Formats: sequence, C-alpha cells, structure tokens
Amino acid sequence: MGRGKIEIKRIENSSNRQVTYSKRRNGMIKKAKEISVLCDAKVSLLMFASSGKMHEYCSPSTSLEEMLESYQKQSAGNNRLWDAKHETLNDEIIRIKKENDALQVELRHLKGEEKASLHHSELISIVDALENGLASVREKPWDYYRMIERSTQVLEEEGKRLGFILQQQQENTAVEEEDKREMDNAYGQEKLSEYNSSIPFPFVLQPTHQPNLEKRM
Amino acid sequence: MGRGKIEIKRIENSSNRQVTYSKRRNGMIKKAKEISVLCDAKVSLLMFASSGKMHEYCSPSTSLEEMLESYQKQSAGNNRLWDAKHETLNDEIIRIKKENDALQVELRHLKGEEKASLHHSELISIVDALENGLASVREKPWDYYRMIERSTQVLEEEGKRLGFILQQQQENTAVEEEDKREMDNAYGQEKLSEYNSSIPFPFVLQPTHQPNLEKRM
DNA sequence: AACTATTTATAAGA
DNA sequence: TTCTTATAAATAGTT
Repeated sequence: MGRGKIEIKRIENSSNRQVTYSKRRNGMIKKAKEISVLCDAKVSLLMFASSGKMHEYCSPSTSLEEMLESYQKQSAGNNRLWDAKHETLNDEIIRIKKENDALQVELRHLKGEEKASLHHSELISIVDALENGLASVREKPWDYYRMIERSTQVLEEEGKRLGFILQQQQENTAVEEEDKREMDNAYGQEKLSEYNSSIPFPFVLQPTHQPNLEKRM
Repeated sequence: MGRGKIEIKRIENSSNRQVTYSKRRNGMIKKAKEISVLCDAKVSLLMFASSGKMHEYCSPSTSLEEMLESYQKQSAGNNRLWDAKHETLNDEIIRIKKENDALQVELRHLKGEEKASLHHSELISIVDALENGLASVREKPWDYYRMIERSTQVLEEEGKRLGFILQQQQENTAVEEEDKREMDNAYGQEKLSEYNSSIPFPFVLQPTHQPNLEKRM
C-alpha cells in the first residue's frame, strides 16, 4: 500500500528500514487501539527495532502483568512461564557456583596451598601444570634470562639444602623415631630420610656467575 | 476501510463484533509478521477476545520470555515486572559470573596462556606465584626427589637450548632482520638475539647422573 | 467464507 | 523528521 508494491523481505537500506519501521509501528499501535475498542479485546504489543529501541502498547483495560498471567493459564497448562524462569535461574546459579568452586580449588593448588588434601597423582599433575606455566612464561624473551637466573638460584638452594639434610641424617640416624611429630614441617627432612637414606646426592650444580641483567630488561 | 466508515467505539452486535475481531486480528498478525521481516524487528503480540480466547504472535527470531527480559531491562526501573526474588537471583548470577571470569583469567595467566596481554610487571608476579607454588609443592616429602630430578631436567634442557640459540645467533647475526616474521615463535630466539647478543652464557649445569627413583616413590 | 466498494495504510518523493 | 500523494492493502457491509 503505497506508491509501489514492495516484497516482504528485509529492507537493506538502513534509513529506509527505520522509516518504514516507524510508520508501520504507529500503524500497528493504532490498529491495536482500534481493535481494543471495537471488539472489547485486550491487546499487548511489544516491539523492538533492530536498534534495540522498544515500544509497547497495552489495552487500557488491562496490564502486561495481568495478560501474562492469563497467558500462562491458557498456554497449554504445563507451560509455567514464571516458575520455569525461576527454576532456570536457580539451576544456572548452582551450575556457576560449582564451576566457581572448581576454579578456586585449582587456583589454590597451583599457588601451593591445600597440599594436605592432595593425593600423589594430583600433585604430579600440578607439578606438570606449574612447569608448563613456567616454561610458557619463559617464552617471553625479555624474561628469559631472568627466569634462568632465578631457577638457578632456586636449584642451588635446593642442592645446598639437600646436602645439609643428608649430612644431618647421617649424624642423627639413631634419633629418627623421636621426631615423628615434625614430619610435615616445611622441608620434610625427617620423612625424607625415612626412605631415602641410601640415595646419593643426584647432581652437581655449578653456576659460573650471575650477571646483573637488570639494565637490559 | 470498507463499504462504509465506522466510528471507533465498541461494536454492540455480538456477532459483528466477533467477526470484526477475527478479521482485524488476522490483519494485525499479518502486519506483525511483515514488520518483523521488513524491519528486522522483534514483535510480540498477545490478544484476548472478549470471549477470553487468546491468540499470540511472536517474531521467529525471539521468544516471549526473551522479549520480557528485554522489556524489564528497558522499562525505566520502577516497572517491576519481575518479583524481587527473581531480580535477586539475576543479580546473583551476574555477580558470580564476574567472579568466575576473574578466576579464569588468573588461571590462564598462571598456566602460561595469554602472555601477549601481560605487562612485564604482571609477568614478574606470575613468575613469583609459580615459583612459590613449586616451592610449596616440594614440601611434600615424597615428591622431593622427583621435583629435583625434574627441575634438573628442565634446567638442563634450557641450558642446551640457550647454548644452541647463542651459537645460532653468532652464525646468523647478518640475517636477523629477515626473520622478524617469526619473532613470536615458541622459543623467541630471534627476539632474544635482538638485544641479548653480548650476554655470556650465565651458568654451567652438570648433572652427575639421574638415579631412577620410581621404585622408591 | 467470498466479494467488493470504500476506507485506510503507507512507499516514495519532496 | 514530517508532509504529500499515488497506490496497495485492509476491511465493513453484503451475499
């Protein structure tokens, strides 16, 4: 109905589309008002333009809420619009909370907390993850040397510590049993010595020097 | 539009009213379909005849539920379509989702993904976190030797890689500029050599042997 | 449910 | 946007 006939398909020209939307929207709202009056009907009309802008009409004799109540009564019984929505939201919350908990646990494990609750196989996985993380972070070239520097320090300290532990263990073999209360202390020397007493020191680490690279980073 | 003009007021003759309702209802649903297609709009149309009989139309690209959600978002606040509990649940979901996103980001960083988005200072924090994690995990005595063994392997590989890179770099100093495309590859050799060309190999790692400790673990 | 004279909506242009 | 107007579309009253 206009100067020319149009096909019912999306109007590609954006401003034409908007003009048409505006005209036809007004037309529909007018029709809704008319049918409400003429036929004593209740009409709710909700429209969203592609821009997202909303327009609505509702017969004066009712309200959207009231119509939605009637709607869910008439919509094939089992379709409980509100209860269903409630349930959906509840399920979503439960799902997200579980996901959240899992993430928190994983984070705590990676950060080295909560070791007591871990099984041996889980520990191995975490060690893998941490090593992968370190390796991956090392790929940033400007941290490469820094990483090696720090790893060297860490390993060196471990070497010293292990040497110390082995020495201590050889001196104190006789009193091992008395120290069981301290088995889970920071370095775990006692537990270590319980089953590793015959293992030789496994490597020699010889850093030649630690160049100060800060000015290059 | 018809044989005669009509006033817009309730049609008193019941069967005329019903006929008009039926005709105009079909007209409105047709218009709703047309505007949906022509203007890429979303339309929901709910109608009740005075008899109570319901008819509805909803654009195929959406659903009544979805439109109602949009409705309550756009209806300037005071329009409480949803009850308080409903809104509370929705807020809860939004809150938990944000928390969740933050956790995921932190995890990805610790696992070494998404390095490109990190600043240098953030990287240092992550390196610290990872090292703390490793140190902490090492406190489990029964993984102590295994950790040292693996750390040794990792460091040894890095030493080899660095030696190789330095060798390559010395051989290929002249063609560095041609390789910029590969700057971000897995080991970052090219980028490394761009600014580290004069740094000496910082340490020598000499594992004496790698005892097989599996049977003891 | 059809038909059709008329009114109404609206496409295109200003 | 709004107005104009030729034309398409909807529909009131009729069959």
